[in-house]
Amino acid sequence: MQPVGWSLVKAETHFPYVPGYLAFREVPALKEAWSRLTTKPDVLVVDGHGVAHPRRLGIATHFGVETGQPSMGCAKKLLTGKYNEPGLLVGDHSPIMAGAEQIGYAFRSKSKTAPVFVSPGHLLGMENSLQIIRQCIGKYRIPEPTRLAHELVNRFRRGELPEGMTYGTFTL
DNA sequence: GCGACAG
DNA sequence: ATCTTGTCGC
Repeated sequence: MQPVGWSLVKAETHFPYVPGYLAFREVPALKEAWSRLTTKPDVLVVDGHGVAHPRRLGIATHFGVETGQPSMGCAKKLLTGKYNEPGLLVGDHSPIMAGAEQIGYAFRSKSKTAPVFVSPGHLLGMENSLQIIRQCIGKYRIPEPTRLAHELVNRFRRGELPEGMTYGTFTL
């Protein structure tokens, strides 16, 4: 739970936002930022779905396949599939089903708060995605990796970051 | 034909 | 996602 590096990029979009095709809009910029990231993480948690996608190819899976990077998805809303409401306590979870196939988990990242939806992306499985997101729980609904990344990119967009601070590494 | 629909 | 006004529980 300790940040070790970051990479921020400003890029033009060349594809509209269409549910089910998010990767075609955001992966280009994501890869650009990824290329400038000196210290790659063991697992990338993407803001979106992994295999919990109509064709099992959400942005986390798409990016993972194109880069060979282990990844998983953690989305704020369901895209496809059905699930029963998990328990109300942090850590409670229930499977997201597409017919008889499990494609992810509805996970309670904060007690009495709407769950987040996690699923494997690339090079890791269903249980792995659950174990990993469990270790990313902080004080808020959004798991720390995604929450901290959003906080940083928002400061970047508002021009609140010092010049030459678009990427770097923290020393631990 | 109708509803659902990541960011 | 963005914008905007008000409300709710801890």
